[in-house]
Amino acid sequence: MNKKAACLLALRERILSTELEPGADLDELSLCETYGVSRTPLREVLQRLSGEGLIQLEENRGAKVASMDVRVMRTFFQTAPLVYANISALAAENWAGPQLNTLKHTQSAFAVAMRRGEASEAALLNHRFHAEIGLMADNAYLVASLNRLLIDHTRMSQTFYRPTSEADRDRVRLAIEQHDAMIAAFERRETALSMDLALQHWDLSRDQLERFVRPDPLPLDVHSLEARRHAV
Amino acid sequence: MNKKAACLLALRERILSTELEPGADLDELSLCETYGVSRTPLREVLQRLSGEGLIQLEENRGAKVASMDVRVMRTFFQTAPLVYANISALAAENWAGPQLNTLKHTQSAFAVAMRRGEASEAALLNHRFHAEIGLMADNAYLVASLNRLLIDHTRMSQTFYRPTSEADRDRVRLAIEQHDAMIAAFERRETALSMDLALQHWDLSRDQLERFVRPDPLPLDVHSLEARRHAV
DNA sequence: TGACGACGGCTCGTATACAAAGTGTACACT
DNA sequence: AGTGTACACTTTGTATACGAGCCGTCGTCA
Repeated sequence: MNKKAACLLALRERILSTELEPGADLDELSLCETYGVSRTPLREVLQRLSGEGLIQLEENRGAKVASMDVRVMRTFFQTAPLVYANISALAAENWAGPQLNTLKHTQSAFAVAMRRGEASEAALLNHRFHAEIGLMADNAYLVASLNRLLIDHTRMSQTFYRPTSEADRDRVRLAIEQHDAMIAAFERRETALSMDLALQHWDLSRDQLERFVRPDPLPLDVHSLEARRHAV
Repeated sequence: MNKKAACLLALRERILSTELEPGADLDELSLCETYGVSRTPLREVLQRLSGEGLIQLEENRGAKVASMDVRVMRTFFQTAPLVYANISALAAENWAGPQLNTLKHTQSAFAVAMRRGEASEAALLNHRFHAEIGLMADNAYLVASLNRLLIDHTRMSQTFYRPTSEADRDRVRLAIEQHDAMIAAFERRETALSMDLALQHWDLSRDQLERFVRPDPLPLDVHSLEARRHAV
């Protein structure tokens, strides 16, 4: 039992951190060996992952890590703000019990990981942060969308957590501040503000993701290269 | 293989038609017998159904049909218009190939079933109609929400397809007309209109569902009972 | 030389047998 | 008589063995 749960967790993380790249083939036997379970429970794990949208199962063809082609990216950018904004507003309205403290905990762990430069750890904690907001929203329907979005968001933003320039580092700092602002808004149950902060957070993230999808063109000549260096 | 798929389909339908009631316990062995598969593939089917939100699996406790308590109903009414409206608009924008014809086909099958008074068949075809609109929308993220909504929508609206009064029958006719209008709007790629029609369709459905959740109070005396008869 | 077909290896799918966990009942002890 | 414990039974979880379906390669025939 325990081994099966561990296997599920581990595979989820490996997929989200793109250690297992989108489209990669998964071999049942080698996974069995890795996690010390037999094929029956492993296959059940794969079914679960498939249900969560992390992998795709094909009849008699085994499992592949869910791909991220350009067509789904379009719908990603189209859909994310709608869902994030509404989830955030609902979270402010509906959070209960210890959820807010859990969120604060995740946030500080995230900030620590970021400061230490533990990139994939930071990405996973950011994922968890937003997944926890989903739980706070207490809306099983929208959460289904949110979780799908978060899968691709986390995978795309892997580079985000390896800032290379000072401007990148500023963006990361801003992201952390925005998380704090969201927590404060939730605490005061400020629905409208929570929605607005989610949209601001999305704007930042979108810029970053677009930079990833469509990186800056290579410098045309030495002059522009110099200019870029100073700009940074 | 075929038997497994048949089992999946059959269980889906039985849950959606509330033949298997929300909260009902599912026994692996009797299901195995019913569908002539052994436990291994059956358990994989259960995992799938769990992933789709149709059943809930508990560790060492077996499977239950997903419940429909009053708390999720609240979020249902809160969320449905947002998702339905956006899915409808996206469907108008993005449908491709033979999808519209498939939809027309489902719609006529639905109308036929309705006319013949085949209630649960009608409910399932209505489900399929809206699921197909989901596919047309071509947005994996929102479709995740849509499918969750449709599960509960279909289960709640079982009574809807057994109209008892003339007013009920009018509502059913209107629903069918709205479907036709939606098809026409999709065909012309009228995004805004499609969204509006979805909202109208939702309004009708919501009235019906509220009638189900909160039925008219029983008549207080013989007089008011008479009055009701004439009103119908 | 190219194309078609058969064979072999490999991976996936299913069944069955066994182990573990949970549940209910009966009996004994307080 | 009530409570607690132990045992048996039911149900779930796991491993393994076997059968089925792909895929690639090698050989043969045109």
